[in-house]
Amino acid sequence: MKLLDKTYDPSQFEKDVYNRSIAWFYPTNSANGFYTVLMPPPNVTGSLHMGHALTYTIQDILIRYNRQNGLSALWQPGMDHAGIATQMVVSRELEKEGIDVNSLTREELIERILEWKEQSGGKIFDQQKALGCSAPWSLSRFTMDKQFCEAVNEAFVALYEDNLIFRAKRLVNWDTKLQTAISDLEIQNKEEEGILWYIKYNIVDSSGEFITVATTRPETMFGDAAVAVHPDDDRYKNFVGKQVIIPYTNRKIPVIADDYVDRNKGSGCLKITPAHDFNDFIIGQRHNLEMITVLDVVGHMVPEYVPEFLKCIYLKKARNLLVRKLKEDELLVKEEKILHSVPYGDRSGTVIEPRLTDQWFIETSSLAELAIKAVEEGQIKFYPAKWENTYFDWMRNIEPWCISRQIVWGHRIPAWYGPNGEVFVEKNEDDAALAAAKCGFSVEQLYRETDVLDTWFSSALWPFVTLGWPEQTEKLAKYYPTSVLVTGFDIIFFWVARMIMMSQYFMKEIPFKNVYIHALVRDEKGQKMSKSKGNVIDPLGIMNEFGADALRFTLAFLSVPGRDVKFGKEQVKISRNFITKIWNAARFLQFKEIPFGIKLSNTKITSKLGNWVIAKLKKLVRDIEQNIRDYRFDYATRNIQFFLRDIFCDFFIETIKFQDDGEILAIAGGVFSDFLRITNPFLPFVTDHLAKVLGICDSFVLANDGVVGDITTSEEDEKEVDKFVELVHEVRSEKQANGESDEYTLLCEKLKAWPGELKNVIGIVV
RNA sequence: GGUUGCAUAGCUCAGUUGGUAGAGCACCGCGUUCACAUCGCGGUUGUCACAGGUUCGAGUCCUGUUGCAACCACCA
Repeated sequence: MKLLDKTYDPSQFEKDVYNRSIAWFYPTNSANGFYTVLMPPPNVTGSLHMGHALTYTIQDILIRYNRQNGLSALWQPGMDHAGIATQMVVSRELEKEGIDVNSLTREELIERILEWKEQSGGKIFDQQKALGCSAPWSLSRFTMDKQFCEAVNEAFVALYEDNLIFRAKRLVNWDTKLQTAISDLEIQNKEEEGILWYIKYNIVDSSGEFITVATTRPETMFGDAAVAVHPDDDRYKNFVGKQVIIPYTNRKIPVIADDYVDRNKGSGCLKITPAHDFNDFIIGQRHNLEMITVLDVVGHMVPEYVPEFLKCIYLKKARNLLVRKLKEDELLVKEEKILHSVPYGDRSGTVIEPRLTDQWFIETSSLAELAIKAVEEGQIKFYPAKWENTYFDWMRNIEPWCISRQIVWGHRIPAWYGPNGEVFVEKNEDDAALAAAKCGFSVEQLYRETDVLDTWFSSALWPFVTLGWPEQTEKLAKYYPTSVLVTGFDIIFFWVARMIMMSQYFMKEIPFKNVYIHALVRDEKGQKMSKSKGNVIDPLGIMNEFGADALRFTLAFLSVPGRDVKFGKEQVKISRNFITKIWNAARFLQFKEIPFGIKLSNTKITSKLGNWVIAKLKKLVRDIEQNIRDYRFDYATRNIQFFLRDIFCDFFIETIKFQDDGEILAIAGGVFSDFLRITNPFLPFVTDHLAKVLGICDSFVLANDGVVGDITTSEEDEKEVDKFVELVHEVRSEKQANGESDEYTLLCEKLKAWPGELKNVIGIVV
């Protein structure tokens, strides 16, 4: 037998252990049931960060545990094309190379992205493997692979034909840097200091009177369609029905009354800019006002509505110029510093401008209704349950989902337009041509929609498309619905909610039974990790320094539900030390030439110590089972530590030094073998390595059969040894406090007189 | 403005149905006897944020207050 190295050095064996077991990560055919986890697909551009490490560790524990217990376990891996994020990254790379992205055609840019994906995409797979993720890698799916694209089209057309997808001119969040619409969720509001400008609008009559409007975005005034006042506001009542003139233009707009206006805000007069403000849009519709767009796609002032000196100028610059001019002309009544929140695009970091554009939307209200019901009725359960509130809150106030993006990297919307704007939504070009022909158009007259779908549209289909949908595959029948979705709270809306809606629609069944929401990983001070703060801890560095098992154990240990994970190196060190403890226990047993892996199930256990340690092991098994079922990985790791340290090492192994008959040695070997097996989902590398070196088995990946089995232990013996252990502590304590006092001698006598074999281990006291 | 959390030892946190406050780190003392100094043995450490209430009994349940955090909404 090969002897274990004196020191625990994970770098010596982790790779080998992984490669040895990689073939067993596939779902088995013969099974007592199915267990499925969808691996949230990382971005193609992604590399492993601590948040990934946490979520994958948890999922891997679940998968390994259930696979080990005889279920056919599928951990569905894959990658997400991550439309905007990826296109941004690649554009930046191209710019570094001196290539002007805007000079590339759509096809050229897509080709560049694909090239880029080939060289650097999938890097994260290797990192996941280093962490020990036991996924069947060859079953990986990509949201842009051929079959996935077909499924996306299929889904799109079905929703369209059911009138759940519609195209409309609506106000959307416009990102002037990326030049695309984005959804509400992709916006981050930031509290900022700004200026509220009070501007004079002269009344159109000879009175010389004026009305004052207040705005933080004065440049939008050229898109104003009215000024609104409260119907009961005595200050302005007389102006209702009159007209005002927008400065520097000859455009006249009416003063209207609308009770949306808050008399105490600003000047009490509200400029209405329907094409550049969400509330104004609604008021505009109510009063049938003109919708005037004054900003183009990049945020330049549109020439036809603005005065000469602002034409085609970027909005921020235009704002400054305009304010200066207003000041000069004494049209500015006052400037007021205010604190207000400003919407930023979460990807681009630029200020989001509401703009009126043609976009595609999903009408979500009916879908949401079913999705709410599924959680209300308990078909889907959130862990911790408090997230259900968050889910309900969003779902009950859901708005149509803008799914079109004006970028090139993504699923191109399967819609074709006829010469007069006729719309043909079909799965493919041939069908579109056919449909067009019926209306009397030729193929040449059609042009295809250039917009692509929001990345989250395809992500929403992930639970069933990865399993083969729209084909009714065997895989789908077996592994859908999935068992649990493990993810962070930050994507409950983006992903979880939408998967539920889409799955119910297309599969007529929920996508997963449980949703386990884990914490966010922060640094040890509780700060969010971010590149700009420079407090990012790289999981790869941690794994190199302490081993993957130590990282996994730490993350599981720290994942207390409802509390953020404060991650520090110190904790990893503690985990590493604990694993070293396991290692040294193994070394000791090896040194004692203990037999491992002997079936104890049929043996009669006669010793009290044997009964005791086996009872404790069985408790460990039960505790781990319960805690995994409850997603209490923090408890489970504590159970493991307690057993190994307090039970196995501190007491049981010590007794072997004084009492080493064949039975107790066999029990030691058996218990330790089972301990390794049970902890394999948490510590796959070191446990499998020890299994191999100690000659227990090649790997615990598929080992569902314990050595100890169902031995019934004597509860009496267990309690008696517990008492004995307690006495040992008392004796040691007394000696420490008062030396070899009378009390100490008395306690020692008590130990020596203990009935049965326990008295033999008296040496343990000192 | 709305919602949801959190507040326990110097630090990081457990404390599952109410029943003598726990762990790890840190700290102090002892220790290299057949694994382990990446260690062992022993020890010290608390107005359980504050104020009320329910109860025989509250860290735990209820109400309020304060502080912190996150999310959503609004933003003239």
